[in-house]
Amino acid sequence: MRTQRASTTRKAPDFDSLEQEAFLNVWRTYDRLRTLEDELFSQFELTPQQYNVLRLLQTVHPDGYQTLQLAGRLVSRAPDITRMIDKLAERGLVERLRREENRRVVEVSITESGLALLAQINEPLHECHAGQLGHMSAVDLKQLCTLLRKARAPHESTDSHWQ
Amino acid sequence: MRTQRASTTRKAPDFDSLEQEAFLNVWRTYDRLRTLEDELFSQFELTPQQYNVLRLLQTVHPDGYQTLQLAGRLVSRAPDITRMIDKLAERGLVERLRREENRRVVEVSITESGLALLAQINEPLHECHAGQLGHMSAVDLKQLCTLLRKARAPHESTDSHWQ
DNA sequence: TCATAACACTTGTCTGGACAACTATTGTTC
DNA sequence: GAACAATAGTTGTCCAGACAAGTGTTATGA
Repeated sequence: MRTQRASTTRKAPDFDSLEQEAFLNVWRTYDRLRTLEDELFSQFELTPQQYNVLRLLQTVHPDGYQTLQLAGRLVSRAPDITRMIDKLAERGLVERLRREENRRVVEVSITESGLALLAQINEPLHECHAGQLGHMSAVDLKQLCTLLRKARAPHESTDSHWQ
Repeated sequence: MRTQRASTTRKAPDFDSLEQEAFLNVWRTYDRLRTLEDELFSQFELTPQQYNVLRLLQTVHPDGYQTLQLAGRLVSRAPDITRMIDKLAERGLVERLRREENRRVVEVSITESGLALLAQINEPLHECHAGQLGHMSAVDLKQLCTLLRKARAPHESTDSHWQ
């Protein structure tokens, strides 16, 4: 069972290239930080994506977003945005509206109940964020953001809201 | 529909805190870079996790890993490691061995066929990594790795192979 | 004005990941 | 040395995400 390797204190798997190492670091970091958020959101029976929908809708309340506009603003692409909204709508957290002017589009907006849930999440989430990255200095965090933006820049479409 | 907001060229969603902004940047960057890898791996009918299993097994070939040891070394935690191995074993890419000394443990090792597949993937994957992050300088990449390691450090167990 | 295309979702179906409960094997303790 | 606990996987079940095909609505062009 390759005990000699297990006994050496290797710090990380072998990498084929610096690019691969960087990507695996992004992945691993995402996974670790995500785990912390998941614990929080699951208490409110929300997925991170659902929370993001509510957060986005809050910024435009009392207006709404068209369903696909909303999908375009999420962090991960969401092909099943319809069913995600379904679930939020079933719980009364969002509302759908089909206007007579254009019956193709569906406008989604957050309800008072949804706003109340966000308010309830706000404080513990803030603590969660502090727990995730509160040990980093503001300078480090800004630099991390800058580098990450630079890393994905070629892979963002020009009209992306992630720049 | 909040057209005034849609018309302003906002670069990113509002953030509640620097910590939140950093995490969303990690998430978004992961998502963008992952998309590129997914395209590649799907050509070989592998998930990134499956590829990682093969890569890990290659480093110890011709020895193997115990099933749960393997799970501990993956990037994302994998509660269904058994079924993941099932699929790789069905395709003849890995082998399982239950030794008489301890019939509880199952040793997993990569086959010649698995090694051949890795060899086949090697070159296009290298190109993929270059496409993902080749536009970044070595200095930037190293600093990114350093910051990411620092970011998740408190969330890695001391015996984690991710340090 | 009627056919066609474009738009904006919606639905069907499948696969992978999450969590919990279960089985088989080995170690420990009185 | 039988009972219990610990170890190492395995299986059952459910839910979210991925992809493709389908539906209803509006715009366009001969």
